[in-house]
Amino acid sequence: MTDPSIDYSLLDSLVGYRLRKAQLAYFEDFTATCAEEGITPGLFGILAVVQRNPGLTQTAVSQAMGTDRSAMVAAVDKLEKRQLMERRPSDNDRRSYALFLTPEGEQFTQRLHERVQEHESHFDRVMKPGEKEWLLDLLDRVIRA
Amino acid sequence: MTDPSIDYSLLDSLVGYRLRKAQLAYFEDFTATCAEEGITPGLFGILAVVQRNPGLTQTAVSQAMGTDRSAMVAAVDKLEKRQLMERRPSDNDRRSYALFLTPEGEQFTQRLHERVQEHESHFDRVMKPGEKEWLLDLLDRVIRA
DNA sequence: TATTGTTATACTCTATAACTATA
DNA sequence: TATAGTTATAGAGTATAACAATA
Repeated sequence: MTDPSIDYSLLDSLVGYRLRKAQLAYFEDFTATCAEEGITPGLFGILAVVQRNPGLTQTAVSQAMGTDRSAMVAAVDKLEKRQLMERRPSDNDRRSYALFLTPEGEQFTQRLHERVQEHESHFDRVMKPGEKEWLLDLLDRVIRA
Repeated sequence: MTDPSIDYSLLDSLVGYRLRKAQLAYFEDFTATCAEEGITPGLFGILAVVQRNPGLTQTAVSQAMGTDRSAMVAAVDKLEKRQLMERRPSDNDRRSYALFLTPEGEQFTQRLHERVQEHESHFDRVMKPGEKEWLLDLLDRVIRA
């Protein structure tokens, strides 16, 4: 992945940059697995949030994903076209839609989630027992810092 | 940063996604610090590689950064225009340039590096003694996996 | 023939601003 | 007035293909 004859020491001294490299290594696998199912990591993120939080509005999901609500339109269009998600008119507010997974979307999301986890287990080999839980906990503290 | 009333558990069960969130948290700081100096993380990466590996060709740097060589043209143009880097004709191959930092570029890179490290130390507060070294080592193993 | 730097081009992701229909 | 979804648009970032000069 990286040229061993090149000195990266200045970048590697920054936690942020090494974190980025590790994330890219993970996402290479993740993106490939998603691509085999004809989807992107971004769309999977939306599926995953709606799966656990059915009925959210588009704006609520965009806030959860950290993107602008304008970006949700094309994303939900794609997921609807693939019949994985559907917009239902909101009961109490005729401006907004409530988002739900279709039965097919539920199945799709669950299967892809399992496949991604299988691919991720490749990285378990470089971790000692207990290290993964430690990593997840530390990353969580970093995120909330 | 994230809505506490929303269930992210499906995404959080994936190391790759939590790694991405943590990386974004780090990079928010990193990008802001770079922006104050009128630069981007991408351009800083190029400066950092050339600083430690003076004389590399554009193609070699693009490979080190994991981008296409065509993307280097505009990047080096910007750095040359700011007089932080210079293209020198290669001795043995008249097709290529050798890249070097100017004295100003050396100073700039060193100062920005120090500033980024200072900002990163904000995250040290969430780590117990020794945890940072362990994290850097684990990330390194992940990158090489 | 292959490679370096370059240009033109396109595609994705994301953000902003303005519009409409509701609230 | 403010907000939800939408549209148009623009800016990064990155990739591909083709070209001239050189190897």
